[in-house]
Amino acid sequence: MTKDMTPLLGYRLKLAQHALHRRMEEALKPLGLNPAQYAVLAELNARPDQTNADLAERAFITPQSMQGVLAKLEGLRLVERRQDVRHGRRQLARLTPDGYAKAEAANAEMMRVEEVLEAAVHPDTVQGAVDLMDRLHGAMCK
Amino acid sequence: MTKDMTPLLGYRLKLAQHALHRRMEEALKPLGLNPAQYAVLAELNARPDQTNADLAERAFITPQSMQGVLAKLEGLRLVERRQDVRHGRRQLARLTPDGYAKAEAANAEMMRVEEVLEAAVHPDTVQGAVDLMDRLHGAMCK
DNA sequence: GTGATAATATCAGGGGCCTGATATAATATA
DNA sequence: TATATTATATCAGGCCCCTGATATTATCAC
Repeated sequence: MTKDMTPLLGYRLKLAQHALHRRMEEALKPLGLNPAQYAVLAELNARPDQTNADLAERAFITPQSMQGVLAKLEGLRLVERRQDVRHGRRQLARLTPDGYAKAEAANAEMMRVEEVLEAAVHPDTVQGAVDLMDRLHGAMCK
Repeated sequence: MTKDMTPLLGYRLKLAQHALHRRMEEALKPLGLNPAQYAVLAELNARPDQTNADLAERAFITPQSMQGVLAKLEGLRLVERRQDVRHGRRQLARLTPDGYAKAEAANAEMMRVEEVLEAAVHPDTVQGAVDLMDRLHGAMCK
């Protein structure tokens, strides 16, 4: 008979991320956003005028999926897309004033979640935890 | 302007789990399984005769979602469900012989992934990494 | 310059998980 | 016993992300 999976590291990693995702969803719900939408707003806040393809790559989803996210955010008037003047195909996305306000509000909520997460690393250090995550990520990507 | 999110622990946690999930998907693909289906087979291998509700709770998905997973596994003749003789509503799921063989094969693949993951914790210990994940999980569930 | 290749956006369809609603059987309670 | 509550299964519809396919524009190779 196969051994019980619950003590395994991969299982715990999944559990922790799942709980984080739920927590983020709950925190963003009052703002009318989901984690993917928040990620786009935060990214455009940090680096305006990115293409759909750029945003998809940074968010680790396909351009087709990001297309849907951007279309939704455009419909909510949080993001606007304008033709790149020097490129007939590219459309550069940026935050509207409403989008900027929403991004700031959402970021405050996400920072609160991050603080709770970082507090839980004790007695490890945040840097130690970050390094560990990076090693796990690297091992799974090789 | 909002700070860049990439150095944050939550972001790294998401990345690591995402990579693990992809790795599991790839390893299971030749067997015709996805991670959710594997989780059910492994669970039924460890503890046969569970209800849809039991399995859903252990897998952290809704009974409605598990219903779809079980229906699929039944269609593949990897799982069978029988009426609980002492309970008119419950249906107890168990592995078929094919399901058992598939569970064993999948488990071997998953163990290989787990080994790669655990090797990456160095210079930390596996137990230290597991404990960290548990603390992060606990902090996100409170 | 012309044709091949790559980049970009976007449509169509599918899979997995979700919420809401419903039906049925077991269990608790009056 | 009769009724209310709980547990279980399951249908319907929606959201998010996926793959595949297509159109259009840039860019590269010759």
